[in-house]
Amino acid sequence: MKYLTLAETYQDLQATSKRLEMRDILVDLFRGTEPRLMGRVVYLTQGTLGPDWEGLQLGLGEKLVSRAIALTAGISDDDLEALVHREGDLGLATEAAFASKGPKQVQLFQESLTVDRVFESLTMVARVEGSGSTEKRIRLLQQLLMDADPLSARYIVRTVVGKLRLGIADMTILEALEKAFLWAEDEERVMGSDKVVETIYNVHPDMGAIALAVANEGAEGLAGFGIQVGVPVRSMLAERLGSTPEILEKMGDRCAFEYKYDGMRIQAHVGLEGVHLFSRRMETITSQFPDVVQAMESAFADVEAIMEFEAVVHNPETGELLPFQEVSHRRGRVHGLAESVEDYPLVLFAFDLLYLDGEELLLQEFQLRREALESLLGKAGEGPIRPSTLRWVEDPEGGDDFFLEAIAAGCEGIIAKAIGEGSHYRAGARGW
DNA sequence: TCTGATGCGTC
DNA sequence: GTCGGAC
DNA sequence: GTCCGACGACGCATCAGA
Repeated sequence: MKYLTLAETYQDLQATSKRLEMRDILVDLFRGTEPRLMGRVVYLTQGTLGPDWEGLQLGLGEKLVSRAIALTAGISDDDLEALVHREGDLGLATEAAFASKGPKQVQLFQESLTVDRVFESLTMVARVEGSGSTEKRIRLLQQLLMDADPLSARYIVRTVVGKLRLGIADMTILEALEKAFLWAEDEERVMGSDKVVETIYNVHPDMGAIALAVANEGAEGLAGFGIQVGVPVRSMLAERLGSTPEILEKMGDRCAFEYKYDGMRIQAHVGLEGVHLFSRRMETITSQFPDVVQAMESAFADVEAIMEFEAVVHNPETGELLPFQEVSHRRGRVHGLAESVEDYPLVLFAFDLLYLDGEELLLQEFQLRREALESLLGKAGEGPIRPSTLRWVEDPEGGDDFFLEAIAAGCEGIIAKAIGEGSHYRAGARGW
Protein backbone atom coordinates (compact mmCIF):
# COMPACT_ATOMS: atom_id res chain seq x y z
CA MET A 1 0.00 0.00 0.00
CA LYS A 2 1.29 3.40 -0.97
CA TYR A 3 1.62 5.94 1.79
CA LEU A 4 0.08 8.41 -0.61
CA THR A 5 -3.19 6.49 -0.40
CA LEU A 6 -3.16 7.13 3.30
CA ALA A 7 -2.24 10.77 2.82
CA GLU A 8 -5.10 11.25 0.39
CA THR A 9 -7.49 9.71 2.86
CA TYR A 10 -6.22 12.08 5.51
CA GLN A 11 -6.87 14.95 3.19
CA ASP A 12 -10.45 13.77 2.68
CA LEU A 13 -10.91 13.44 6.41
CA GLN A 14 -9.75 16.96 6.97
CA ALA A 15 -12.25 18.26 4.46
CA THR A 16 -15.24 17.50 6.64
CA SER A 17 -16.15 18.06 10.24
CA LYS A 18 -19.00 15.56 10.25
CA ARG A 19 -18.08 12.54 12.30
CA LEU A 20 -20.27 10.07 10.47
CA GLU A 21 -18.70 11.11 7.24
CA MET A 22 -15.24 10.80 8.72
CA ARG A 23 -16.07 7.37 10.05
CA ASP A 24 -17.19 6.24 6.62
CA ILE A 25 -14.07 7.56 4.96
CA LEU A 26 -12.10 5.45 7.41
CA VAL A 27 -14.34 2.46 6.78
CA ASP A 28 -13.50 2.64 3.08
CA LEU A 29 -9.83 2.93 3.89
CA PHE A 30 -9.89 -0.04 6.24
CA ARG A 31 -11.89 -2.26 3.91
CA GLY A 32 -9.45 -1.48 1.15
CA THR A 33 -6.38 -2.22 3.24
CA GLU A 34 -4.59 -5.55 3.16
CA PRO A 35 -5.34 -7.14 6.53
CA ARG A 36 -1.64 -7.57 7.13
CA LEU A 37 -1.21 -3.80 7.14
CA MET A 38 -4.14 -2.88 9.35
CA GLY A 39 -2.08 -2.53 12.50
CA ARG A 40 0.32 -0.08 10.93
CA VAL A 41 -2.39 1.89 9.17
CA VAL A 42 -4.27 2.29 12.40
CA TYR A 43 -1.22 3.25 14.45
CA LEU A 44 -0.25 5.86 11.89
CA THR A 45 -3.78 7.21 11.82
CA GLN A 46 -3.68 7.50 15.58
CA GLY A 47 -0.40 9.30 15.22
CA THR A 48 1.58 6.63 17.07
CA LEU A 49 3.78 3.62 16.39
CA GLY A 50 2.47 1.31 19.07
CA PRO A 51 0.49 1.10 22.27
CA ASP A 52 1.12 3.82 24.83
CA TRP A 53 2.55 1.46 27.39
CA GLU A 54 5.46 0.59 25.12
CA GLY A 55 6.66 4.15 25.39
CA LEU A 56 8.11 4.65 21.91
CA GLN A 57 9.01 8.29 21.38
CA LEU A 58 10.03 9.90 18.11
CA GLY A 59 12.28 12.34 19.94
CA LEU A 60 11.78 14.93 17.23
CA GLY A 61 9.59 17.98 17.75
CA GLU A 62 8.89 21.15 15.80
CA LYS A 63 12.42 22.49 15.96
CA LEU A 64 14.31 19.40 14.92
CA VAL A 65 11.79 18.41 12.28
CA SER A 66 12.12 21.91 10.87
CA ARG A 67 15.82 21.32 10.43
CA ALA A 68 15.19 18.09 8.54
CA ILE A 69 12.70 19.84 6.28
CA ALA A 70 14.94 22.77 5.55
CA LEU A 71 17.77 20.44 4.66
CA THR A 72 15.60 18.29 2.43
CA ALA A 73 13.91 21.14 0.63
CA GLY A 74 17.12 23.10 0.38
CA ILE A 75 15.76 26.25 1.96
CA SER A 76 16.93 28.24 4.95
CA ASP A 77 15.44 27.99 8.41
CA ASP A 78 14.15 31.52 8.02
CA ASP A 79 12.44 30.74 4.73
CA LEU A 80 10.79 27.74 6.30
CA GLU A 81 9.64 29.81 9.21
CA ALA A 82 8.12 32.31 6.84
CA LEU A 83 6.35 29.47 5.06
CA VAL A 84 4.97 28.17 8.32
CA HIS A 85 3.68 31.60 9.07
CA ARG A 86 2.05 31.84 5.66
CA GLU A 87 0.64 28.32 5.43
CA GLY A 88 -0.45 27.90 8.99
CA ASP A 89 1.45 24.85 10.14
CA LEU A 90 4.64 22.92 9.59
CA GLY A 91 2.94 20.23 7.53
CA LEU A 92 1.46 22.65 5.03
CA ALA A 93 4.69 24.60 4.92
CA THR A 94 6.56 21.42 4.03
CA GLU A 95 4.06 20.59 1.35
CA ALA A 96 4.41 24.04 -0.14
CA ALA A 97 8.19 23.90 -0.03
CA PHE A 98 8.24 20.53 -1.72
CA ALA A 99 5.66 21.48 -4.33
CA SER A 100 7.49 24.61 -5.38
CA LYS A 101 10.68 22.76 -6.03
CA GLY A 102 9.51 21.83 -9.48
CA PRO A 103 10.70 19.07 -11.79
CA LYS A 104 13.96 18.50 -9.99
CA GLN A 105 12.11 17.28 -6.95
CA VAL A 106 10.04 14.91 -9.05
CA GLN A 107 13.10 12.84 -9.74
CA LEU A 108 13.76 12.49 -6.09
CA PHE A 109 10.56 10.72 -5.27
CA GLN A 110 10.59 8.24 -8.06
CA GLU A 111 10.47 5.46 -5.55
CA SER A 112 7.14 6.22 -3.98
CA LEU A 113 6.70 5.61 -0.31
CA THR A 114 4.81 2.66 1.07
CA VAL A 115 3.05 2.49 4.40
CA ASP A 116 5.61 -0.08 5.47
CA ARG A 117 8.52 2.16 4.57
CA VAL A 118 7.10 5.11 6.49
CA PHE A 119 6.22 3.04 9.50
CA GLU A 120 9.58 1.33 9.60
CA SER A 121 11.52 4.55 9.12
CA LEU A 122 9.65 6.27 11.91
CA THR A 123 10.19 3.27 14.14
CA MET A 124 13.88 3.48 13.41
CA VAL A 125 13.84 7.16 14.32
CA ALA A 126 12.21 6.26 17.60
CA ARG A 127 14.78 3.61 18.38
CA VAL A 128 17.90 5.73 17.97
CA GLU A 129 19.56 6.69 21.20
CA GLY A 130 22.79 7.91 22.68
CA SER A 131 25.40 10.37 21.57
CA GLY A 132 24.83 11.63 18.04
CA SER A 133 21.22 10.46 18.15
CA THR A 134 19.72 13.84 17.35
CA GLU A 135 21.69 14.11 14.14
CA LYS A 136 20.89 10.54 13.26
CA ARG A 137 17.17 11.09 13.80
CA ILE A 138 17.21 14.14 11.62
CA ARG A 139 19.08 12.27 8.94
CA LEU A 140 16.66 9.36 8.99
CA LEU A 141 13.72 11.69 8.67
CA GLN A 142 15.48 13.53 5.90
CA GLN A 143 15.96 10.30 3.96
CA LEU A 144 12.30 9.54 4.33
CA LEU A 145 11.20 13.00 3.23
CA MET A 146 13.52 12.82 0.28
CA ASP A 147 11.28 10.17 -1.25
CA ALA A 148 8.05 11.86 -0.28
CA ASP A 149 5.69 13.66 -2.62
CA PRO A 150 4.38 16.95 -1.24
CA LEU A 151 1.13 15.59 0.17
CA SER A 152 2.81 12.63 1.85
CA ALA A 153 5.39 15.00 3.27
CA ARG A 154 2.62 17.09 4.81
CA TYR A 155 1.35 14.15 6.83
CA ILE A 156 4.69 12.57 7.63
CA VAL A 157 5.77 15.85 9.16
CA ARG A 158 2.54 16.17 11.08
CA THR A 159 2.83 12.63 12.33
CA VAL A 160 6.32 13.27 13.63
CA VAL A 161 5.42 16.48 15.44
CA GLY A 162 2.34 14.77 16.83
CA LYS A 163 -0.29 17.02 15.32
CA LEU A 164 -2.11 15.24 12.52
CA ARG A 165 -5.08 17.60 12.89
CA LEU A 166 -7.46 15.28 11.09
CA GLY A 167 -10.44 15.88 13.33
CA ILE A 168 -10.51 12.22 14.21
CA ALA A 169 -9.15 10.35 17.16
CA ASP A 170 -9.64 7.10 19.02
CA MET A 171 -13.42 7.07 19.15
CA THR A 172 -13.93 7.64 15.45
CA ILE A 173 -11.34 5.05 14.52
CA LEU A 174 -12.99 2.50 16.81
CA GLU A 175 -16.37 3.11 15.26
CA ALA A 176 -14.86 2.76 11.82
CA LEU A 177 -13.24 -0.54 12.76
CA GLU A 178 -16.53 -1.78 14.07
CA LYS A 179 -18.40 -0.87 10.93
CA ALA A 180 -15.69 -2.01 8.54
CA PHE A 181 -15.27 -5.49 9.93
CA LEU A 182 -18.26 -6.37 12.08
CA TRP A 183 -21.14 -4.95 10.10
CA ALA A 184 -22.50 -6.42 6.90
CA GLU A 185 -21.29 -4.62 3.81
CA ASP A 186 -24.23 -2.26 3.26
CA GLU A 187 -25.60 -2.22 6.75
CA GLU A 188 -26.49 0.99 8.54
CA ARG A 189 -27.01 1.27 12.26
CA VAL A 190 -27.23 3.97 14.82
CA MET A 191 -23.76 5.29 15.48
CA GLY A 192 -22.04 3.45 18.24
CA SER A 193 -24.91 1.07 18.78
CA ASP A 194 -22.85 -1.93 19.71
CA LYS A 195 -19.44 -0.69 20.66
CA VAL A 196 -17.94 -4.14 20.67
CA VAL A 197 -14.59 -2.88 19.50
CA GLU A 198 -14.61 0.03 21.90
CA THR A 199 -15.40 -2.28 24.79
CA ILE A 200 -12.36 -4.36 23.96
CA TYR A 201 -10.22 -1.29 23.47
CA ASN A 202 -11.16 -0.07 26.95
CA VAL A 203 -9.47 -3.04 28.55
CA HIS A 204 -6.74 -3.49 25.97
CA PRO A 205 -5.87 -0.07 24.58
CA ASP A 206 -3.78 -1.28 21.67
CA MET A 207 -5.64 -0.18 18.59
CA GLY A 208 -3.13 -1.67 16.16
CA ALA A 209 -3.39 -5.12 17.68
CA ILE A 210 -7.17 -4.94 17.75
CA ALA A 211 -7.37 -3.70 14.17
CA LEU A 212 -5.14 -6.50 13.00
CA ALA A 213 -7.30 -9.03 14.80
CA VAL A 214 -10.68 -7.83 13.50
CA ALA A 215 -9.38 -7.37 10.00
CA ASN A 216 -8.11 -10.93 9.91
CA GLU A 217 -10.69 -12.79 11.91
CA GLY A 218 -13.68 -10.52 12.39
CA ALA A 219 -15.54 -10.83 15.68
CA GLU A 220 -13.67 -13.99 16.61
CA GLY A 221 -10.46 -12.03 16.57
CA LEU A 222 -11.62 -10.09 19.60
CA ALA A 223 -11.97 -13.16 21.77
CA GLY A 224 -8.42 -13.04 23.04
CA PHE A 225 -8.54 -9.48 24.36
CA GLY A 226 -10.18 -9.53 27.79
CA ILE A 227 -9.08 -7.58 30.83
CA GLN A 228 -5.66 -8.73 31.87
CA VAL A 229 -3.20 -8.00 34.63
CA GLY A 230 -0.27 -6.21 33.04
CA VAL A 231 -2.31 -4.48 30.37
CA PRO A 232 -3.66 -1.07 31.37
CA VAL A 233 -7.38 -0.33 31.49
CA ARG A 234 -8.49 3.01 30.11
CA SER A 235 -9.11 5.35 33.00
CA MET A 236 -12.52 6.68 33.87
CA LEU A 237 -12.38 10.42 34.21
CA ALA A 238 -14.21 13.12 36.07
CA GLU A 239 -16.08 16.04 34.64
CA ARG A 240 -15.92 19.40 36.25
CA LEU A 241 -19.18 20.65 37.72
CA GLY A 242 -19.59 24.04 39.25
CA SER A 243 -22.43 23.77 41.66
CA THR A 244 -24.57 21.54 43.81
CA PRO A 245 -27.62 21.78 41.54
CA GLU A 246 -25.51 20.52 38.65
CA ILE A 247 -24.38 17.58 40.75
CA LEU A 248 -27.98 16.82 41.71
CA GLU A 249 -29.00 16.91 38.11
CA LYS A 250 -26.30 14.53 37.07
CA MET A 251 -26.26 12.11 39.96
CA GLY A 252 -29.85 11.97 41.06
CA ASP A 253 -30.59 12.18 44.75
CA ARG A 254 -28.16 9.56 45.99
CA CYS A 255 -24.48 9.36 45.27
CA ALA A 256 -21.09 9.09 46.90
CA PHE A 257 -18.71 11.96 47.57
CA GLU A 258 -15.00 11.39 47.62
CA TYR A 259 -12.00 13.57 48.27
CA LYS A 260 -10.32 14.68 45.08
CA TYR A 261 -6.67 14.31 46.00
CA ASP A 262 -4.12 16.68 44.55
CA GLY A 263 -1.72 14.05 43.28
CA MET A 264 -0.96 11.76 40.42
CA ARG A 265 -3.07 8.92 39.22
CA ILE A 266 -1.56 5.43 39.27
CA GLN A 267 -3.19 2.27 38.04
CA ALA A 268 -1.59 -0.65 39.81
CA HIS A 269 -1.65 -4.21 38.54
CA VAL A 270 -0.56 -6.86 40.98
CA GLY A 271 -0.27 -10.47 40.04
CA LEU A 272 1.81 -13.56 39.91
CA GLU A 273 4.37 -11.97 37.63
CA GLY A 274 4.88 -8.98 39.83
CA VAL A 275 3.62 -5.42 39.85
CA HIS A 276 2.96 -3.11 36.92
CA LEU A 277 2.17 0.57 37.29
CA PHE A 278 0.52 2.72 34.66
CA SER A 279 -0.14 6.43 34.39
CA ARG A 280 -3.45 7.96 33.51
CA ARG A 281 -2.46 7.93 29.88
CA MET A 282 -1.37 4.32 30.04
CA GLU A 283 2.36 4.86 30.06
CA THR A 284 4.38 2.28 31.95
CA ILE A 285 5.74 3.97 35.07
CA THR A 286 6.69 0.92 37.12
CA SER A 287 10.38 1.69 37.33
CA GLN A 288 9.79 5.26 38.45
CA PHE A 289 8.06 4.19 41.65
CA PRO A 290 10.02 1.44 43.40
CA ASP A 291 8.44 2.42 46.70
CA VAL A 292 4.97 1.92 45.26
CA VAL A 293 5.95 -1.42 43.78
CA GLN A 294 7.28 -2.51 47.13
CA ALA A 295 4.17 -1.36 48.97
CA MET A 296 2.00 -3.28 46.52
CA GLU A 297 4.09 -6.40 46.85
CA SER A 298 3.93 -6.47 50.60
CA ALA A 299 0.27 -5.48 50.82
CA PHE A 300 -1.10 -7.80 48.16
CA ALA A 301 0.95 -10.93 48.35
CA ASP A 302 -1.43 -13.54 47.05
CA VAL A 303 -3.91 -11.59 45.00
CA GLU A 304 -4.29 -10.69 41.40
CA ALA A 305 -5.85 -7.27 41.12
CA ILE A 306 -6.13 -4.05 39.16
CA MET A 307 -6.60 -1.03 41.37
CA GLU A 308 -6.60 2.71 40.99
CA PHE A 309 -4.81 5.11 43.25
CA GLU A 310 -4.07 8.74 43.66
CA ALA A 311 -0.46 9.11 44.78
CA VAL A 312 0.09 12.13 47.01
CA VAL A 313 3.27 13.37 48.65
CA HIS A 314 2.85 13.77 52.38
CA ASN A 315 4.79 14.78 55.43
CA PRO A 316 5.15 11.59 57.45
CA GLU A 317 5.65 13.54 60.68
CA THR A 318 2.50 15.59 60.49
CA GLY A 319 0.48 13.54 58.05
CA GLU A 320 -0.06 16.67 56.01
CA LEU A 321 -0.84 16.16 52.32
CA LEU A 322 1.30 18.24 50.00
CA PRO A 323 0.21 19.77 46.68
CA PHE A 324 0.68 18.37 43.20
CA GLN A 325 3.88 20.29 42.67
CA GLU A 326 5.59 17.91 45.09
CA VAL A 327 4.55 14.68 43.44
CA SER A 328 5.57 16.11 40.12
CA HIS A 329 9.17 15.78 41.30
CA ARG A 330 8.61 12.05 41.14
CA ARG A 331 7.25 11.97 37.63
CA GLY A 332 9.48 10.75 34.84
CA ARG A 333 12.49 10.48 37.09
CA VAL A 334 15.21 7.95 36.34
CA HIS A 335 18.15 9.41 38.23
CA GLY A 336 18.43 9.81 41.95
CA LEU A 337 15.43 7.58 42.45
CA ALA A 338 16.35 6.57 45.98
CA GLU A 339 16.71 10.19 47.06
CA SER A 340 13.44 11.22 45.51
CA VAL A 341 11.67 8.35 47.23
CA GLU A 342 13.02 9.76 50.50
CA ASP A 343 12.38 13.38 49.70
CA TYR A 344 8.88 12.94 48.36
CA PRO A 345 7.24 10.09 50.26
CA LEU A 346 3.91 8.99 48.92
CA VAL A 347 0.58 7.99 50.33
CA LEU A 348 -1.54 5.92 47.99
CA PHE A 349 -5.25 6.54 48.17
CA ALA A 350 -7.10 3.64 46.62
CA PHE A 351 -10.36 4.61 44.99
CA ASP A 352 -11.41 1.82 42.68
CA LEU A 353 -11.01 -1.87 42.01
CA LEU A 354 -11.41 -3.08 38.45
CA TYR A 355 -10.35 -6.68 38.65
CA LEU A 356 -9.84 -9.17 41.43
CA ASP A 357 -8.70 -12.78 41.27
CA GLY A 358 -10.18 -13.72 37.95
CA GLU A 359 -13.22 -11.53 38.30
CA GLU A 360 -13.81 -8.48 36.16
CA LEU A 361 -15.50 -5.80 38.23
CA LEU A 362 -15.88 -3.09 35.62
CA LEU A 363 -19.53 -3.80 35.06
CA GLN A 364 -20.42 -3.96 38.74
CA GLU A 365 -22.07 -1.09 40.55
CA PHE A 366 -19.85 1.32 42.38
CA GLN A 367 -20.91 0.19 45.87
CA LEU A 368 -19.90 -3.35 45.13
CA ARG A 369 -16.52 -2.34 43.75
CA ARG A 370 -15.94 -0.15 46.74
CA GLU A 371 -16.87 -2.90 49.18
CA ALA A 372 -14.53 -5.31 47.49
CA LEU A 373 -11.81 -2.67 47.50
CA GLU A 374 -12.19 -1.99 51.20
CA SER A 375 -12.12 -5.62 52.09
CA LEU A 376 -9.02 -6.07 49.97
CA LEU A 377 -7.37 -3.09 51.65
CA GLY A 378 -8.38 -4.46 55.01
CA LYS A 379 -5.95 -7.27 54.43
CA ALA A 380 -3.26 -4.78 53.52
CA GLY A 381 -3.03 -3.46 57.07
CA GLU A 382 -1.23 -0.27 57.99
CA GLY A 383 1.08 1.39 55.52
CA PRO A 384 1.15 3.88 52.72
CA ILE A 385 -1.87 2.28 51.06
CA ARG A 386 -5.17 3.66 52.27
CA PRO A 387 -8.74 3.88 51.10
CA SER A 388 -9.80 7.26 49.77
CA THR A 389 -12.06 9.23 52.05
CA LEU A 390 -15.62 8.72 50.95
CA ARG A 391 -19.08 9.60 52.17
CA TRP A 392 -22.31 8.02 51.04
CA VAL A 393 -24.92 10.72 50.72
CA GLU A 394 -28.67 10.71 50.59
CA ASP A 395 -28.81 14.41 50.04
CA PRO A 396 -26.11 16.01 47.90
CA GLU A 397 -27.17 19.41 49.20
CA GLY A 398 -25.14 18.56 52.25
CA GLY A 399 -21.98 18.28 50.22
CA ASP A 400 -20.68 21.72 51.13
CA ASP A 401 -19.32 20.58 54.48
CA PHE A 402 -17.59 17.64 52.90
CA PHE A 403 -16.09 19.94 50.30
CA LEU A 404 -14.67 22.25 52.96
CA GLU A 405 -13.36 19.26 54.86
CA ALA A 406 -11.61 18.03 51.72
CA ILE A 407 -10.01 21.40 51.10
CA ALA A 408 -8.86 21.53 54.71
CA ALA A 409 -7.29 18.10 54.25
CA GLY A 410 -5.19 19.40 51.37
CA CYS A 411 -7.39 18.15 48.55
CA GLU A 412 -8.55 19.94 45.45
CA GLY A 413 -12.23 19.40 46.07
CA ILE A 414 -14.59 16.49 45.91
CA ILE A 415 -15.76 14.04 43.32
CA ALA A 416 -19.37 12.93 43.07
CA LYS A 417 -19.86 9.35 42.01
CA ALA A 418 -23.15 7.82 40.97
CA ILE A 419 -24.25 4.71 42.79
CA GLY A 420 -26.67 1.95 41.92
CA GLU A 421 -27.75 1.09 38.45
CA GLY A 422 -25.56 2.51 35.74
CA SER A 423 -22.65 3.15 38.09
CA HIS A 424 -20.34 0.68 36.41
CA TYR A 425 -16.79 1.75 35.63
CA ARG A 426 -17.01 3.72 32.39
CA ALA A 427 -13.49 3.20 31.11
CA GLY A 428 -12.22 6.00 28.92
CA ALA A 429 -15.24 8.19 29.56
CA ARG A 430 -16.03 11.11 31.82
CA GLY A 431 -18.53 9.74 34.24
CA TRP A 432 -17.69 11.16 37.67
C1' DT B 1 31.84 19.22 33.35
C1' DC B 2 28.24 22.41 32.93
C1' DT B 3 24.39 24.80 30.58
C1' DG B 4 20.83 25.68 27.31
C1' DA B 5 17.71 23.84 23.88
C1' DT B 6 14.43 20.56 22.99
C1' DG B 7 11.04 17.03 23.79
C1' DC B 8 7.55 14.98 26.50
C1' DG B 9 4.18 13.71 30.04
C1' DT B 10 1.78 15.23 34.35
C1' DC B 11 -2.14 18.12 35.94
C1' DG C 1 -5.70 20.10 33.79
C1' DT C 2 -9.08 24.01 30.93
C1' DC C 3 -11.71 25.78 27.14
C1' DG C 4 -14.72 26.22 23.03
C1' DG C 5 -16.40 24.46 18.43
C1' DA C 6 -18.97 21.09 15.90
C1' DC C 7 -22.21 17.59 15.65
C1' DG D 1 -23.82 14.62 25.67
C1' DT D 2 -19.80 13.47 23.09
C1' DC D 3 -15.72 14.06 20.58
C1' DC D 4 -11.95 16.67 19.19
C1' DG D 5 -8.24 20.02 19.05
C1' DA D 6 -5.86 24.07 21.06
C1' DC D 7 -4.17 25.88 25.05
C1' DG D 8 -1.06 26.62 29.78
C1' DA D 9 2.24 25.64 33.90
C1' DC D 10 5.51 22.67 35.54
C1' DG D 11 9.50 19.34 36.12
C1' DC D 12 12.53 15.91 34.32
C1' DA D 13 15.57 13.58 30.69
C1' DT D 14 18.58 13.72 26.92
C1' DC D 15 21.73 15.58 24.03
C1' DA D 16 24.69 19.25 21.70
C1' DG D 17 28.01 22.32 22.30
C1' DA D 18 30.79 25.41 24.89
